Amino acid sequence: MQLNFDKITQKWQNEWTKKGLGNAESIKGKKKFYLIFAYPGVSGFLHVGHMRGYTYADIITRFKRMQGYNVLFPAGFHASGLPAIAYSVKIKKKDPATINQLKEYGLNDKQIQELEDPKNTVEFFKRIYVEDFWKKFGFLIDYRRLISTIQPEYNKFMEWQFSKLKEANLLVQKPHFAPCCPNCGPVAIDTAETDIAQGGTAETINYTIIKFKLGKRILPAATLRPETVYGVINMWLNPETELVVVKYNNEEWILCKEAAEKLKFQKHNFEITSEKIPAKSLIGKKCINPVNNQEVLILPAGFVECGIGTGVVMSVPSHAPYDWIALNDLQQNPQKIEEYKISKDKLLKLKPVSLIKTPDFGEHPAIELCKSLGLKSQNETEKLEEATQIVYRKEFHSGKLNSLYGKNEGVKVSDAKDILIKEFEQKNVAEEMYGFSEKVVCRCGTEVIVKLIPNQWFIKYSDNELTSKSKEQAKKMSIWPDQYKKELPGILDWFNDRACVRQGSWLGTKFPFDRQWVIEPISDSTLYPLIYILSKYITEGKINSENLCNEFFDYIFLSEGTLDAVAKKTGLDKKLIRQVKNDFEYWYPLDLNLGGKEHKTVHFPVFLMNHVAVLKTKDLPKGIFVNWWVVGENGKISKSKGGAVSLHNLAKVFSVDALRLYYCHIGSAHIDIQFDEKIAQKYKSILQKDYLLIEKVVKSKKSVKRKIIDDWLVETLNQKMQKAINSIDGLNLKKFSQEIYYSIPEDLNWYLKRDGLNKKLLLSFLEQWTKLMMPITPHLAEEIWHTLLKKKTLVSTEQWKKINKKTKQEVIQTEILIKTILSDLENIKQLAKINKPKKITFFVAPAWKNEAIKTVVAACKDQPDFKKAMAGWMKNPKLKKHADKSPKMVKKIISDFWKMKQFKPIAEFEILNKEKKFFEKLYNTQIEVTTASKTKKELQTKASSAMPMKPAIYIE
RNA sequence: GCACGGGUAGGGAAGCGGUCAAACCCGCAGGACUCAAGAUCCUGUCGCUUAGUGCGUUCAGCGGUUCGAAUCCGCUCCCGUGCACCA
Repeated sequence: MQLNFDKITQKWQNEWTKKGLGNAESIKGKKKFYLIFAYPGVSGFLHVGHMRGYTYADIITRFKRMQGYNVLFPAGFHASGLPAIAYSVKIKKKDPATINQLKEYGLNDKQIQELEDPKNTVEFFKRIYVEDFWKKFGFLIDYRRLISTIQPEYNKFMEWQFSKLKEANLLVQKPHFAPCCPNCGPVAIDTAETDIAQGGTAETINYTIIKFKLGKRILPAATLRPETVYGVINMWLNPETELVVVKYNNEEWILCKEAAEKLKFQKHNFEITSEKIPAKSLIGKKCINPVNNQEVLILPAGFVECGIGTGVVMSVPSHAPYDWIALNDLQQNPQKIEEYKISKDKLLKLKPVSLIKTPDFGEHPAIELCKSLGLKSQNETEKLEEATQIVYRKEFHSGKLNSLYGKNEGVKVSDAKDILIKEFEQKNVAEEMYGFSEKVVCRCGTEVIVKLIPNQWFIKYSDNELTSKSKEQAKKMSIWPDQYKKELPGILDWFNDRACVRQGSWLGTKFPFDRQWVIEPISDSTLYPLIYILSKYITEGKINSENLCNEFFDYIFLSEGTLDAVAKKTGLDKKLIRQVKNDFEYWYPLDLNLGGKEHKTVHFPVFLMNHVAVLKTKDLPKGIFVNWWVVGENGKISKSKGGAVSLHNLAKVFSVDALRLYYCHIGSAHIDIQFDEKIAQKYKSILQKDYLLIEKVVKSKKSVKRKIIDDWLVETLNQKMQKAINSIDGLNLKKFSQEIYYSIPEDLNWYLKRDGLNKKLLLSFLEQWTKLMMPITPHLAEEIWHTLLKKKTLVSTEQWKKINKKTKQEVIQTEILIKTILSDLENIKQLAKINKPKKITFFVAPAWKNEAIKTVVAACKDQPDFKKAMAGWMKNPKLKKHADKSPKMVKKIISDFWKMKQFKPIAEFEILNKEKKFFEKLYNTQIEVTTASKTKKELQTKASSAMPMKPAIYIE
């Protein structure tokens, strides 16, 4: 019979919802477990990747419930920031992929149009996440506690958090450079291009401007390698461009117009005048290198682009491939500069100056490399870029400054850069400039620039005390995987101050100390486990934003202030306030925060640090679980790229339980997995098979008691279940699922094969097994529990009873013996091509071989040692007469020393005699069991190969 | 640039100092069942060898630590990931 997964999934989900299984209340004295997952940004349909982590969360909480914990498993929505806005923009622009997805989901044009308002988008997806994803996957979330980061109550909560940070002196103001559209304000640059039309992969580049003197004016050259300024032998300008004059403080700069427009946003008192100068007119003139006061000739070069840097380039041919190629080009073709009236002599006199010693190169790395790569023309940009990279990297890592640097001689380039920049800035010959590695265009079509924000607010994550306290807490926490636990302290050290507010029309909480700013989405989602404590009361209407104020939060979360004062200020009933406070004290600290690997360097560190900054030590979080992704063939699956609605279909086709099992079993939680439908299908059939197996057992009418195999079943299953429990206790879901869905049914099948059929025993075993299936495949487990085992309760609310049994090793050994013999028999049958044996003889190893193993192991003590083993053998009177066999046997035992150490002899002869019937029935033939020593001469050799736990076998 | 991770059978993936030729899943091959296909079950799947065995070679490469290393350390070669106003 085919199981109707769809039907049972719905049936049990309805049942759980009806009974409110996810709802959590504090219960005095009962042990608790509080888990959250990093809530999703509200910006589109969820996909198989999101569901992976959420599913782990549900599995863990279900298991904890079974272990008798009172579990709080809430969820919320991260609505602040850009995503919802970006989504609405897509609707407005009628983006076909987005519209189609929504149509496919069943929305009509009017409903789609409503999503042009980001607030509606948030509401729309909130409902979808709950109804179509979380509930459909069987999650027992406390749905009364749902809250989003743009609700007014959350805003109040944020205001409190930031007031706490301010009190702790962790909010600071300083200048900041950030991407910005001159039209629309601040923009985000990210690879998904949520906020921009082009340039998602752009990186911010920090140039240094060196101010070359051109008469009374300044020719500002932008460079990434200010340390090479000592080796400048000429300047480059693109002769086709027109330069502008800029008044900046008391100076006058000459540079490209484009560059000036950009710099305007980064400098104060930066005024572009109407005076224009054709670049051509400067070529052939000389300017002065401000660092060493040498004269430098200005030359023409086609590779100079106005969009990059200032459009003025300093030339260091010894260390820059572009410069060398361009210079070489001119020197070989002096006629090119005839029109500029530069003497050929002067041009040819220009010689590269070497500055940096690098082990892998000679005096002029750029020249060497250009020659070896066969570079000739300025147009070979790709190769030139590559060469530039190579020289830069080599010199940066292994290069040292030479004698031209005077007191800085011998300094490593990697260190020299910062030292020299500082020196130059002090002498007022250098300035900073920011740019992008590629063109970035805003959604409005304007080019994005880097803008100076003079008074940006930061959260001071660099604070020493905060960092060290956070590291201390991290040390105490349980963190999965281990690797991340090791990484985290380093990340906390490295984590720098973070700009925590922005200006612009983004969703989020207004910054309480300056309402023009909006709190940025990473900073507003660090303490949210706290809000779930009261979100229930918010949903129920007992608390609303007007009741909330800093004093309230202080009282609840920090035990500051008095009940009376808080009641007066908030207008809330004292009983209610006390209840919220009790809830907090009951549920806190948070036991586990679960999130994807993308959170490793951003969310988790700030989550921890904000807790440390605000809460008392006893309330700090206790655990972090990081799960990796489900990737498509081309890497990460993203919400925006569709494929999300299909998750419904996946659940329908493969069943939710199979997907849940898939997530657990396909690999550890801490590797990326590639979704494979074929394999998902297999998991469905595994579940089907397990169901049928149980059905078969339950429906069998007979009941037989067979001590030997009954004992084994009890033993082995207890062992397996204990192993499974241990696995999930350590949050090793892969191992857990393997025990439950593969190993245990295998044992059950073996029991049946061995003619075990003790109904009472089986039923109690099935009961235990079904309980253990509940966390991963809850729908199937309920169905088995109810339909096959005829239970009236819900397995989701069952408790796990600890098994306190000592294992009887002998029972296990017996079955290992039988299994060994069976597989040997099959082997022999195949190799000897005997289909229907007439008679089978088992030769059990003689007792002295047991003695031999014991003696050898004892003689060796803790390490295999041939000499000691031989000596031990000879000392044992029982073994002396078998001395002729000693070398071979000792060698064998030694080679298997660690296995043999575990060896415990069992009564093989008696056991096999008892089990004769089993083999006789299986092979339909006569079985004889004998000892190896008591046999006919012609079989002696065969019989003598018998070893303990491995009888010799003869088939006729 | 900064910081991490990984290279294990045809593919995926466990193992993270001795019980490892390596769980488990997929694929492939053979067999059973079946009119047939599918499903299911059994067997095999590094090489040679064999009536159940034995031997050899192995966990990217090279060195080291150890009685003992896929597992720890160092170097080399590949591959991948995260990085702050994106969440």
